[in-house]
Amino acid sequence: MDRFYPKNGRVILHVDMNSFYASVEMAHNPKLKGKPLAIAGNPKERRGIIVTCSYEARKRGVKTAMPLWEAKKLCPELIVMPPDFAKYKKASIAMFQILKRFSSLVEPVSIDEGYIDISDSKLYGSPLEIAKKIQEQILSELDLPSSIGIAPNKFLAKTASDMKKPMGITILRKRDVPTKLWPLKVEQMYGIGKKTAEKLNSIGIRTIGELANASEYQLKQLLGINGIRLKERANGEDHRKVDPDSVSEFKSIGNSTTLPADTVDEQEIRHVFERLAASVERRMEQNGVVSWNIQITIRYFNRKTITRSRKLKQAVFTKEAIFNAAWHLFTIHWSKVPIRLLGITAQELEEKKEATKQLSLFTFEEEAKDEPLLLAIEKLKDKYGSNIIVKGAEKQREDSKVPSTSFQKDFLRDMKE
DNA sequence: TCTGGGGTCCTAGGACCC
DNA sequence: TCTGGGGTCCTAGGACCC
Repeated sequence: MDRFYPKNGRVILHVDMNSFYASVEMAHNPKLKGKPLAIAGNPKERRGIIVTCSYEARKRGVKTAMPLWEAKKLCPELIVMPPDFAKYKKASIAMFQILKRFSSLVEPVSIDEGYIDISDSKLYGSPLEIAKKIQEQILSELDLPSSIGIAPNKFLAKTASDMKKPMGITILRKRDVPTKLWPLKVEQMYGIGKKTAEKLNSIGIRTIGELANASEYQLKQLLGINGIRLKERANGEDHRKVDPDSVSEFKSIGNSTTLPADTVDEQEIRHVFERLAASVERRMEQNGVVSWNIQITIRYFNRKTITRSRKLKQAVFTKEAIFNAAWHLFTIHWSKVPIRLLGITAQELEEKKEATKQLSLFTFEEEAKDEPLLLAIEKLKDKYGSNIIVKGAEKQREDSKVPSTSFQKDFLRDMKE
């Protein structure tokens, strides 16, 4: 019955955890089961929004991204908890461990969903049997519900997992596309949001079927290369591979925060940037990366949001250097308009090892070659904060109490080797 | 009493180089 | 006197997703 895939086709599962944060809290505290539970950004502040909520809360009309006050109005007995990301991360890792029992080709997409390519996992059973085992193991071992889509590619698997929640398993073959997908409105399709739906509607495309059969020329005019891709997806075509490494390499690391109240207080803003720089530093450190481009985000009192970024001559990784880059951008672009939110994002990330090597040669060759070593160290510290190279230099300094020009030359030579 | 925070990918214009 | 065309880098913004 479920052995229907073409001999050379792929079999891909998309596993999607159901109301993940709320379910993890329920697994940790079973008394919460069966109750309307919401995880909200910052329950103590008025600006909190619903991050996730249990199905009991959903029945009452509570939805993701709804402001907390509105959710409470709909459901006064709503239990609200702050997010505990460490707890969710742990559950997430355990969940992906279960997926890896069935194939090494596991690609995490976010904390609570991932793809598995089980094309070569026949010894574990048919695709449907594997999906059932995965769902059962996640439930019995972690007490967490999930939905699984089975399909010949990522797009269809993702679409399928969304069709039955919670605890659903859905098979979506390519030949099912005209009957199962085409009648749906374009905004139901993954990858089409409000704006794209409006654009498509404006040229008379309202269903996924109409998109699947639309003129490529017209779609390209309207949406660029994305139009072509959407048409392919609407026809059930998607050649992307399941890549186990794709998510491990971050492309950016950012932190942002909505302020308790709109502000023009420069001291307060400075402190916020210092805190953001410190948390970006910590997360970069955890991931072993440095950044060549710092971006700040400013959201004004009226929600208008701008970003300003700068490519750096030197990679940064200390909170001091991150702060300096952010603060510089801020001071040259801010014109005293009240601020609601601030953010710092480190972009153009690079693995730390290689970047520090380049940094060491650069700093000593370009900046310190004519300086007495102690002075050079102080200058470098001022400029970049403490970093590996300066620490290394301090070690050397201890050995020879009085740094001399000749010592410095030796040191430089050693550095190059 | 309005609308968080974490990301990815794409586009477009200007600068600059050849 | 008139004024190409391609390629890359940088910056800013937009759309989308969880």
